[in-house]
Amino acid sequence: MADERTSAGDPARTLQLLWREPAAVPRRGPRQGLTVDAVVEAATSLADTSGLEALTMRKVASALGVVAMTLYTYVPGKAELLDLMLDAAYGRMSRTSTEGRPWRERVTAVAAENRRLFETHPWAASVSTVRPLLGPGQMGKYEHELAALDGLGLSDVEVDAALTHLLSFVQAWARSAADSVAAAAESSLSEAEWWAVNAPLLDRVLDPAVYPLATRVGSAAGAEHGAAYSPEFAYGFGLARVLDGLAALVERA
Amino acid sequence: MADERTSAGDPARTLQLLWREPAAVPRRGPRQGLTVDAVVEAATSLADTSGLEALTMRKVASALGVVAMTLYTYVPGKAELLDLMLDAAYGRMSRTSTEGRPWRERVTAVAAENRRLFETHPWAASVSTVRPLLGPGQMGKYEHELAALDGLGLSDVEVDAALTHLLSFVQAWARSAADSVAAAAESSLSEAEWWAVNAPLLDRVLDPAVYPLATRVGSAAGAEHGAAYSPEFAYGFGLARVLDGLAALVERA
DNA sequence: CTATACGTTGTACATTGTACGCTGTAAAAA
DNA sequence: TTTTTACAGCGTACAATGTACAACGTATAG
Repeated sequence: MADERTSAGDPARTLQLLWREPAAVPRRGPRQGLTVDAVVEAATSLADTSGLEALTMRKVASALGVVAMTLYTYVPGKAELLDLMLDAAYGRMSRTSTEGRPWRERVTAVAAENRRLFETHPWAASVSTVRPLLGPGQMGKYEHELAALDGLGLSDVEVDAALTHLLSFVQAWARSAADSVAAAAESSLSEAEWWAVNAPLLDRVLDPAVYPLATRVGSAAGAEHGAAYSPEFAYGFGLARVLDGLAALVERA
Repeated sequence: MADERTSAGDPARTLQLLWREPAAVPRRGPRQGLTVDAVVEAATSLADTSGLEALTMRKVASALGVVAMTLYTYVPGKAELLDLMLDAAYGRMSRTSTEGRPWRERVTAVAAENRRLFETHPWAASVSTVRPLLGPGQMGKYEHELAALDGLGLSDVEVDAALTHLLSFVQAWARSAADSVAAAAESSLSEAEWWAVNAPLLDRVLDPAVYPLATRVGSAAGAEHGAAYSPEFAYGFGLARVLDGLAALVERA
């Protein structure tokens, strides 16, 4: 799964689209038969059910009963469409207030909301977002999530870094989880079958004398999870580490 | 940047390739003019200099003075080539022994070695690796890295999870850093120019009354780093959090 | 009623991974 | 030595993708 890049074109245009700025109402010619929202929605539901790699302009268009090029009157290109999809998904996230609750609980809730986002929209995990979108969805999300870290005595810069760290953990987890599902789905071999097929070679090559720790720890972990990687376990373990890591910062403040 | 998936084909064949098993020496016909290593090396240096998205079979072949289809006598396909590139890169990583040093120092060294991998081979950050490669490079890396967490009183399962957590942090950081560089490079607008262009709209739309925390914290972070995201700062902050998170686990053990 | 701006569409192109079949070579079989 | 044959390398081909471009038709402004 390759990361999709977003937003190559005119950034001002993208911002207008994100905030649904009217953008100079056309005074002549035929009316548009669709809306940006309809395009974003169709693209999102296609990506939800078939994954990012199945998201093509032709398929989105076809779901809307038009032809690929028609979409280009609504969005400047595929990259911007991804931006809009992501910001819309952010906007739809649940934002349960945890005001007054202990900070660990608040942070856990933020993580859960983001986990839920990636479970609902697995494609969202592989869209990169270093240059923040600055759309209404993103801003609402950011505002809500900052509240969970407010009042802990951290500086603004620390709060931002802490949130980035937390979100980065959840996103990395989501990518791994999605990959794990994808790998299982496409290989047609079950985990057990795979090991059976490759046991002869591996026995010869994975010498416990050469790799004592690796063979011991690897098989212990494999036995525990029934697979090389268990998303559920990794989430619990990782979130606990993130919370403990933030605790050290909070207690120092 | 879309994640690249790896290894769709026959897994046994891939394993043989990873371990450079002779795979039944051909007894008739012309000798091969290249080697798997040469192909992997050419592909790696292409990806190093031009990025994963520029890595095409035609370009790799051309760098070797052959035609695209020739590569398919050496590797089953592009996915497997990526596997081989990654395992080879793992194999080349420096493995400084930190035996006897305090565990934080050992873990910091592992993180630094991985960071260095992603700086040398930015493409490596976007290759997904949930189903472990089980090649010689990967195994050597795993064995080495487990040693950093050995003897802390953690269970094998905890050690594996802790390492996964650490590596996941470094990889997520590397992806963000790579995206950050890519975004800056391709947008042609500097961070400052971008803000200048979009200030009018943003002033209207990012109302501090609606987003009090977001505007305050966002601009504080932006001012501190001179950008929305600072890879260097994020690495230091994140690694400190990871270490503190692991410390809680270690102290409990 | 005419002219113009603009939504929609068909066609087209460059780029990708890789399937398939041809050609020539070098070792095994005669 | 001659014949056979497996296999390396190559040329061609195809389906899929994002999107540029120009033709077409429509609805409003004059």
